[in-house]
Amino acid sequence: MKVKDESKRLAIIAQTIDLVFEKGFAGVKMAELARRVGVSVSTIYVYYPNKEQLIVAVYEELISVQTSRSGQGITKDLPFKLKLKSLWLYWVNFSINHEKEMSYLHQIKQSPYYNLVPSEVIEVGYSVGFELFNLGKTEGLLKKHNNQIIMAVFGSMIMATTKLIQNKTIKLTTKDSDMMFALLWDAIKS
Amino acid sequence: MKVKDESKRLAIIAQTIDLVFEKGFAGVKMAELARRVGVSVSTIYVYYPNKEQLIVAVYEELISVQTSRSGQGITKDLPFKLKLKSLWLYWVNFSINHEKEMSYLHQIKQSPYYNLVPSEVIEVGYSVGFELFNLGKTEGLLKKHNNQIIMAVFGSMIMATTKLIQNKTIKLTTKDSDMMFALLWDAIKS
Amino acid sequence: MKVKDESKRLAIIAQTIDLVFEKGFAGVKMAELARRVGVSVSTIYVYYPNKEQLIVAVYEELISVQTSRSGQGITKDLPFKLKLKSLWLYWVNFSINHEKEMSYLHQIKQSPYYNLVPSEVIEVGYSVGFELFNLGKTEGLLKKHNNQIIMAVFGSMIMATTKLIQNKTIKLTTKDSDMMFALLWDAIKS
Amino acid sequence: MKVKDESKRLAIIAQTIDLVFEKGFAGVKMAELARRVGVSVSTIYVYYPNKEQLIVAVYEELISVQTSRSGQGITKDLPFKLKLKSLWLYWVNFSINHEKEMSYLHQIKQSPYYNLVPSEVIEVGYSVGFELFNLGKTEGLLKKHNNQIIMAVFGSMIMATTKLIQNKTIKLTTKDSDMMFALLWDAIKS
DNA sequence: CATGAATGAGCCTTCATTCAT
DNA sequence: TATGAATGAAGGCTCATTCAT
Repeated sequence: MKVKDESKRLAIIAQTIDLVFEKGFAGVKMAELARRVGVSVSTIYVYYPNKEQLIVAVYEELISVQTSRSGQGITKDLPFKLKLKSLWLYWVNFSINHEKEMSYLHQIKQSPYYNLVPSEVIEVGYSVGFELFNLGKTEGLLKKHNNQIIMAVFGSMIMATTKLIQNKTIKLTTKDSDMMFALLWDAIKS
Repeated sequence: MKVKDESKRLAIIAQTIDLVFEKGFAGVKMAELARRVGVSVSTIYVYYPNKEQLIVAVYEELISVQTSRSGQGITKDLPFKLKLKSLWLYWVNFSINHEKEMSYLHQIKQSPYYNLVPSEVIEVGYSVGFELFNLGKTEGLLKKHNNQIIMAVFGSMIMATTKLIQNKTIKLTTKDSDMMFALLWDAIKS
Repeated sequence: MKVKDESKRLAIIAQTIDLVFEKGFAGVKMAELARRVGVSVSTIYVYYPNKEQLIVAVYEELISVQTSRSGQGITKDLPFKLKLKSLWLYWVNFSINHEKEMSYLHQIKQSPYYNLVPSEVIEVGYSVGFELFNLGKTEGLLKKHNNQIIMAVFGSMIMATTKLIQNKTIKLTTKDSDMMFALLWDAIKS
Repeated sequence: MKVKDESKRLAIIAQTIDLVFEKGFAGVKMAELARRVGVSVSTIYVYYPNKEQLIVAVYEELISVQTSRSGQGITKDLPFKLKLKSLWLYWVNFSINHEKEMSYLHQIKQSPYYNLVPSEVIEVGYSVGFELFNLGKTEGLLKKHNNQIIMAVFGSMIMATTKLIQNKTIKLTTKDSDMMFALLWDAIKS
């Protein structure tokens, strides 16, 4: 007896992400998805019972993968500013290198599919950032604002940087990267 | 001879914005839109030749109205920093008080409809800010970065502030508002 | 009080014929017709109560005009063959010069509108032709077939000639015209 | 896996021809066509991607089937005149016995759909006749006119004959048939 | 008479999903 | 499991006609 083919499942997920990136959720047509995956439409239904559940499943897959990856890359013994930069760089890189996945995560939140997502883990843990901000405040290097506020600035500067790179206004070079980090740093440093 | 009813056009725009907020662009069905406006479907087509152009027209309306309004608060003889704050406040207020319109502006940028927006319209949206940034750089008050970069920071700080207010982390008071603007100012001031 | 404008009525008819020629009956849109005539759609309805009746009215107009024109151009004292050629030429010329009108007459017979035509005069009188054919037979120049048969051949050769001219396969010159008439003559001469 | 049903395709074609005969091209509604065929509307779209292509495909089917059949009766070793008569008879019979198909062929030429027919298809329709005309000219039996011209005469004589039969002026007997063919032959023989 | 707005009925087409092999 | 055929339920849009001035 043949068994469900994991590689086929992954291909369906990958192509769904691509399609959403290119055409949005409304632009995902089961027929085109099947064509891209290289199977028949009916085969998709062997793996997922309907379009809704496919889209939600892709979301859950993304969240779980992403959560496991996060929190890496902050070397212990750096001075605070470099630790922060390290975290910042990690996320900028991630945003750029997983453009399609990020787009999927953003778009689903504005779509009716989001209501179907079970109220499980929705956001990648902020814990790593919060600990770092606390350290910065303890060392007197950061403004003494609420962590939520600093995180908001931190996060939105990452988004701004990502957009500028996607725009081709800046590039992911050390120089541009330093410049953008400087803007963030000036904003939150004490 | 019957005369075209401007209020009808405005109602169509308003209901379109509502529908996009509730269900996204793909969720805008001409039939439901007509029902909400209180006219027949064909009447919609008297005002806009098709769905695409309706959606783009709503966007253009939003941009032009808001752009002209945003420039109004900027009194000539204020010092630069206050002018900038005035523009910033305008958009923070708008984001908070016009959640649906903001949602429309964000969503359209991720949708295929955005490609149909004439580039002049897009530029108009930036014009007020860009002029102000130029002034700031001339007066030596802003970092000499590309306007696109400053705009990205400006915009993302507005988004961050809006989220924090919607989170209830901060409030739309002078104090919190000043604090958030200070973060922006520190980031971009020279 | 203004009175219905005869020139406007004629313009409506003329443009209807043009439109049918270009796009067939299904391609006649009241809106485009109005645009071409240079009046509003509603004005058309002042002159004709609906599309059906407009189309039928145009047909009746064509029939009546055409009937009154027919039967001209056969000089008395020519030898028979030239008389026949004269009649033949008259109709070939007519078909070519009233291409659009002829097209209207042909098309309406294949359309559902034809059922709405009152059972009045439908065909242009054959009498002129029949008399001539009788003369030809009396003089021993034509085959002794039924007039209906000769008329069918006569008529279909006119149609064939017209098509060839419209195709640009031949031209309305003396040479080509003589050649085509020769084909007809060979067919029916005794 | 279900298998595509050739008889369904043929039924669609047959019903399309019927509908065109009854109501013209504009009168072919996909819904009614589906109802007559006994399938759902969407099933029609499984076989033909849209109405336009359906209509053109029916035309192509008619042309190819009839063309190949019309050539079959023409036995190699008949003298030219009999070959020509054979083709002529084929078409007269076809016109009489396949009124609907003939109507389809005539109507499409006056409709905008005709522009969508690939030119190869149009040429195929003429090929059998043209070859025969070439043979006749080679043997010195036909006038040396352009094939287009001879075809026009040939075709219009078939139409004339058909009309006379439908009129009951003549019958589809050997005698009447010979008489009508003689008229054609006299017209085009050298 | 003239007109532009307004509309209802209808049509083509799409597409997620189910059926049958 | 895998698949192509079949379908029902919409959805966008058109257009002849009527309304109101």
